[in-house]
Amino acid sequence: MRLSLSLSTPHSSFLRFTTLSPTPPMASGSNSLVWFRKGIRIHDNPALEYAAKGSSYLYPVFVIDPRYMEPDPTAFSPGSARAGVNRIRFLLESLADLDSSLRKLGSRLLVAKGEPGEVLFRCLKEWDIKRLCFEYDTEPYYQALDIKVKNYASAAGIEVFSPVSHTLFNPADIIQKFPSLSDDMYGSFDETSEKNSGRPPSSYQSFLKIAGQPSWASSPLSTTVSLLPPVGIVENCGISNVPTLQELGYEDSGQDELTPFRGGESEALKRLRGAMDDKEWVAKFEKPKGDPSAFLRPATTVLSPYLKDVQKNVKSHTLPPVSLLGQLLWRDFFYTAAFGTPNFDRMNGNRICKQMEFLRKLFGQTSFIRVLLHFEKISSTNTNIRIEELAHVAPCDIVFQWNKRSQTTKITHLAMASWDSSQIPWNVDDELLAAWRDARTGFPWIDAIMVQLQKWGWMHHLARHCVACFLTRGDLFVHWEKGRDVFERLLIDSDWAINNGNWLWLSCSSFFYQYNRIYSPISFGKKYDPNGDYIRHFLPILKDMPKEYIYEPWTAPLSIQTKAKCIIGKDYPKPVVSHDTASKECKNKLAEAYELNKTRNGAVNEEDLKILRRKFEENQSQEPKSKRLKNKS
DNA sequence: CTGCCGTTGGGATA
DNA sequence: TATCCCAACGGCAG
Repeated sequence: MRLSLSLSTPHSSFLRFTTLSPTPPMASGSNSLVWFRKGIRIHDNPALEYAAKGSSYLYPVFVIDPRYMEPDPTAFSPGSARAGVNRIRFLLESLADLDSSLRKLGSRLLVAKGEPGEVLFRCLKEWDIKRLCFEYDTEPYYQALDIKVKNYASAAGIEVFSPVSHTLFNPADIIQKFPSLSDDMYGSFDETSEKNSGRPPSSYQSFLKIAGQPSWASSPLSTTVSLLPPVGIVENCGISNVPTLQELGYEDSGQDELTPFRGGESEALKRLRGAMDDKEWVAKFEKPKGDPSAFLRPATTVLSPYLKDVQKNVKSHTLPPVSLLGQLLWRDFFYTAAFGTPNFDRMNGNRICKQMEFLRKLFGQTSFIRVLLHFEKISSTNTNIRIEELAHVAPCDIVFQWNKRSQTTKITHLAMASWDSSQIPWNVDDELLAAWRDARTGFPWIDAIMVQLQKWGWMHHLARHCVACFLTRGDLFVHWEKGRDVFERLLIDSDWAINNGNWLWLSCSSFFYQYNRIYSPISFGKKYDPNGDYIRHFLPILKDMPKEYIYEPWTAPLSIQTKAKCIIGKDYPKPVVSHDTASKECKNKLAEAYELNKTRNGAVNEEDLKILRRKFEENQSQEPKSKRLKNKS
């Protein structure tokens, strides 16, 4: 049984589910359009099924949206402004596969190009469409777009069917069920919505409690369409076949190693069946135990119906959160959080995200600029000023610390006095970001993962954790939004809700807060792959480095470096930071930011401020000096 | 308010 | 490989 959305209410987030009537009324001779977006598949696709039912002509459409697909030569890697070429290739392969599946059913895929709303309006009109079907989408971009489309359709008297079929649950449903604690504390979720007291669960456990057993666990497998109505006459809408990369204006990148993953439903089903046949593997699956350096382990794309049977038939299986079923529920967890959180993909205006900006507004770049000068008091009137390290100059307030015993004054903090409030709070160092992005941090484990991302568009989950932690709270303290953008562009399995959710998680901005647990860019990979085979594969420049040094090649004696034909600082970069000192700095910064977030929305009074300052001064004066190793060869 | 727990930390020890 | 300690967060149940 499938669920359909009633479209009578304007508040899409809280639409009620209604059961689909088995034989929908349909005037004979009417045309339907099914609009493909995320779910590029023919199986388990209620929008397609409904569109096919009783229609004399069916138009299956995919719109190539310039927002995602327009070539952008100024981007840091080949592709459009938002999507790398791997992602675009993957999408085109998926479309080609869909087209081939549709053709087997007597139909074909119609590819149009342009702003999706405008394209659709034209098609609906030109082809005299009476019924429009597309999968419901919770992403803000589609939420806004779909409202426009639905409004147009209802004004034109077109029936719209937009089922929730991308997730196991309807996120709005979960949010409604979740008890609201105190609306005053958090503000209402959406002011335009009348009865909207619910907020998404903030922990996985509380999510599970609400979600319970997914309904599909007891429902039969979805039927597959065996024949589709023909495509009618296609005119005036710029329809083409599925284009190639070249036809879209992308040049042959000439990359030496392409992603081994092919796009398309057929490939996904093949991979799924292969995995599901191994019942032992499914039952014993434990997420954290995977080996992030085992790069030939396939990424499994999972469709729910197949999982169900295996889950039932094997007695001792693992449980959520680490089980395979648990992974699907995690997906829904992030979808729910993303749907129920305004500005989920930003720090500013995101109520579940730690606001590091208060740190900056009050203290400036405390950790990175501190101990610039030494003041030595010679007499009551004269002072010696010695510059020790001058990293940055900006208009600032100076915080002194007087040491009685040594009779010296030390500058411990520089608080930006004229700091722009729109300034982003995390590090805005583009050089550090570029080093991370372009795989030249000098940490082979990190760089190898980033090369795999560039080439394959996929890395192991824990490998993603390592590089995300390293970029943000672990070492470089670069804003998680910057890393999010890079992942979104390069990952072929990139997904708005899950990607943003995980960056919030890994940066300790939301969901997860144990900021002292930092992945070591040296020892974490070593634990799984002591020989460094993974590094040797993706960073061939290091292939002859002895395993004793391959995770820390800068510690290798010059003779070893020479023998390995890899001089550090010349053939491969020195580390951009010292992990030991940088990670301590990061912990301090997080501690400060958390402390400031505790006080009501950053409304700190002057007394609190003094206490906090003293606290951090004591804490930081014991810490080692900030170190940014220069990486000039 | 307290104590327990949290999909995946590091390091030492046995 | 398993267990303990480190240090010490927020969410949640009692």
